[in-house]
Amino acid sequence: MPPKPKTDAERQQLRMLILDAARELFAVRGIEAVTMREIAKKIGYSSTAIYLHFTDKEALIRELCDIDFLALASKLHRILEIKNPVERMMALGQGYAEFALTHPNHYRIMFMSQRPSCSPEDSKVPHGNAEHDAYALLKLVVQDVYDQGLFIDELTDTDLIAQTIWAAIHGVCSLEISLANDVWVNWSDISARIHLMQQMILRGLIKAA
Amino acid sequence: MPPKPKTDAERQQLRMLILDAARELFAVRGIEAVTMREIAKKIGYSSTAIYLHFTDKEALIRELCDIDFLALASKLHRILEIKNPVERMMALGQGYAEFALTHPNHYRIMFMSQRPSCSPEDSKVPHGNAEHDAYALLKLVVQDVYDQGLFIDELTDTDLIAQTIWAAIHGVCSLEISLANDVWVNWSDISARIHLMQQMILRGLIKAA
DNA sequence: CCGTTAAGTTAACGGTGTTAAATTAACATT
DNA sequence: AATGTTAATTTAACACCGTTAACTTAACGG
Repeated sequence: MPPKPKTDAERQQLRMLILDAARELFAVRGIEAVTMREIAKKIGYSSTAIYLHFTDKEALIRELCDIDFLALASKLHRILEIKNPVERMMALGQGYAEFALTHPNHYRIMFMSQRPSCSPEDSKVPHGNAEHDAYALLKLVVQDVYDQGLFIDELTDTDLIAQTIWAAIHGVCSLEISLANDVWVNWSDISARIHLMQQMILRGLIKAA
Repeated sequence: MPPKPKTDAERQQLRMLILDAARELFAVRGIEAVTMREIAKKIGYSSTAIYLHFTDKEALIRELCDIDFLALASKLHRILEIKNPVERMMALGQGYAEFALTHPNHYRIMFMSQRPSCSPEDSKVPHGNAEHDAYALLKLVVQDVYDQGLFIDELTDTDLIAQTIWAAIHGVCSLEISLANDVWVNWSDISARIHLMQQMILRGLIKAA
């Protein structure tokens, strides 16, 4: 009803309203199942109004994704308080898994679907900064362990190490998210699976004490 | 054009024609991007003809999925020729990864998307049979290693072990499939990542020689 | 007070999965 | 041989999707 030149703050507020509504719907029912019309109805606008603030559904999703990446990095950043480098590395895995399993639908969007490879500059997440980039944080933590000579001697590529640790934890989480309801497999308790994976990382990569 | 009471063989043949067309399109462009009309056009039928053989798109996908599950199990079954149980376990991981990376779009459907939890009886894949059920095969292989006392002593739950090994390999593969094109991460070579994961499994779960 | 313009809505387009109705052709029966 | 039945298939249509074009509304600057 009220068309008026809006201030930037007002526009930003509406953007947030849309993002919040979309986030909630996505989180509950998954990304593909939610329609633009639904998001709009939830906030009392027509569906086309969304297009005044986001170029398309993909852009809306990507923006939500960026926010989630920042939230993840922010949550994980706290583990830097832990001084022991190996303990800290384990805490990082634990925190990551918690995030994944607490927000499975977000996690699915973030790490389980092929995004159309957005170029790094059009993302709002600062690249390489450990405070806002979870992968950079992981590399930092891995590098610390490496610098103290705690990895077994064959391991010299910290990128490779980081990616393997990531894959290990991601494997547990993504399998849980995708197939937890699958009756095919007699699933062990998820926390036991995470714990064993952590032990495997420890024994598999770290020198024996 | 030709309506005639078809024999069961003819009907089965058309089913296969549909399945093959769908498989090829799915494999190339991914599951969501392919439409029923497209599949139909590829085989020279109208789209609605498909519905005479499959109740809906989901059923078509699920049937393809079942075929892929059998193909995977069949491929992996050969590793039973390897006599050394640990070597065999490693070969299983390697074969699994090969399958995943050779058929990424199939793998995505099989293990990276929440299927509407089909009950076990309406799947064509025989449950628990190592020849046709890849998870059963994995459990068998793990059990053999366990029976020979080769896992570290803390490990007693073979389901948990199997699921952790699965998660480890799945983590590498699914991350590759979803994010290989992501410029965010400076990805190491995929075969190096698989190899390190295998080493981690070995060192992490198997008793030192 | 009126034009301009931003914000928003309604109507519409092309596309999707899917269903209902109509069509076609082979068979069985009279 | 003509007819009715029935299975296989197609055409037409529905409801819904993301998205765009055209239109409406209301606030502001001159």
